[in-house]
Amino acid sequence: MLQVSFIAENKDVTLAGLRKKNFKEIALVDELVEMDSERRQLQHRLNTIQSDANRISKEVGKLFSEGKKQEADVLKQQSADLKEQTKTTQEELDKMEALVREKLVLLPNLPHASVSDGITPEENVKVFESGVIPTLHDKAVPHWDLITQYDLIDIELGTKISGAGFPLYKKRGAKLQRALIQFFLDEAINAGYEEVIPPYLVNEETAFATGQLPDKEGQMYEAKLDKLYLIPTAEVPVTNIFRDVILEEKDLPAKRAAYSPCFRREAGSYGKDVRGLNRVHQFDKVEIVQIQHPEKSYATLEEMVEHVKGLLTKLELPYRVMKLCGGDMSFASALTYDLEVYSAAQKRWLEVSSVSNFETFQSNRMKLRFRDKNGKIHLAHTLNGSALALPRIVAALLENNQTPDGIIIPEALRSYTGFDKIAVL
RNA sequence: GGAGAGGUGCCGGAGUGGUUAACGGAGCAGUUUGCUAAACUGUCAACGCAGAAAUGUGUUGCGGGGGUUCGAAUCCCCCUCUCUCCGCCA
Repeated sequence: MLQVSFIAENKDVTLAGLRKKNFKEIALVDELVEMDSERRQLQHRLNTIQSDANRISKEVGKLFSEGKKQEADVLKQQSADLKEQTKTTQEELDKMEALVREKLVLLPNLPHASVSDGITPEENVKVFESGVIPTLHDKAVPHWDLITQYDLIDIELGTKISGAGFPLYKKRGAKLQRALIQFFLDEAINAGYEEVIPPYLVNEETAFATGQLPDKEGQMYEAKLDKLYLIPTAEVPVTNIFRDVILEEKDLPAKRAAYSPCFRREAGSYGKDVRGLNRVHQFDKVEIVQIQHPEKSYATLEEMVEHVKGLLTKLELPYRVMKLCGGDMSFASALTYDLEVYSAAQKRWLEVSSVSNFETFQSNRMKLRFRDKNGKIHLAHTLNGSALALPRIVAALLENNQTPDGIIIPEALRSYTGFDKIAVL
């Protein structure tokens, strides 16, 4: 959520930013500034009335204790009148505050100055590429064939139990999941992140704070009876650890890592995108989150991208880093890097991680602040990244490492899997 | 799910209708100091108003929301969470 005071003082910057984000309802900006000024006037009026009412009430008390009942009764009437005014002014103020907020939450975050114009994913900018794209043997097949051939994942069985997009992992396929999760967590902990296991269902307030509501309401599964949402990413509960918290500056950055399953409705997806593990409703992910000082958050963003790059290098996967253009970034993000691995049998790049700086967009919603050396309070910056999401990593590992007599497990993972190759049993 | 007891600031904790959320402790900042300790002073937040700023000042907040009253932490209603006991249960 943007801050009205910022919008009012930096209207041109705001408008330019919103355009870059491909946001259409530009008129909201002027409306908001206008409404907020009205809000402040109402607040001022209310304060004045309340101040008078308080003063009179105190006098009434004093007069009563002195036994001057008649004088007190006169003042009582005055106070009662003011009370009536308080009520109506308070109602107006509440209405205006709600209206400001209602409009304000519709505005997406402003992009960082370095973010390029553009609307579609094709306009994202490649900033780094690493690794060798493997040459596969003649009989090489995509991962959806490999998972059946080696009996690793049963798509049909998952469909029977839940529906499309809920894979059932089996035997070495299941072990591989656990190995990857363990590997990612160990790497995160070694990088100074504190591990947490958060709740997987969250309430409305939590979903709102990180920006899932109201923007992505249809993307989350809901437990309607209890008004809870299944988390689409651990980002949601983990960042909310710090909701309504004032950190000390010395406690920054706060670093947390969490494994969690993620649940996404993925309404509107179809075709080759959903084949096999490319897009599923339930998947596993290790997420890293940092709360950082505004002056250091972009250095931290780079550090987080480096961390994810390190994971991909250790897994020996060819990958590239894309800096998203304004129009392709999420609602809440100020700058996002996507990391994509090359899936050799499908011959396409698959997004496996998204690392973002949200600046104060989330922290303003959740009142996540820090106190500086002078005791002043400021909004902190929030960042998060996948490190990593499993399904597409598995897809790429299987496809890229397939040989005529089995699938080779990368060196870094072998101590976790306990096997160095997946061969037909 | 049923019954009872509770929810006050960073923590402990007083406060059952009348200006100030007493008191104690922690942390932080400042003063003092050769250094440390001690002592002293200050220190909750949100939103207004004035000011270039430092700062000053007003309002609100005692789990959340309503109500009674000139005046509510205090009285009434609803909700919620925690604890204890019972029931059910991995």
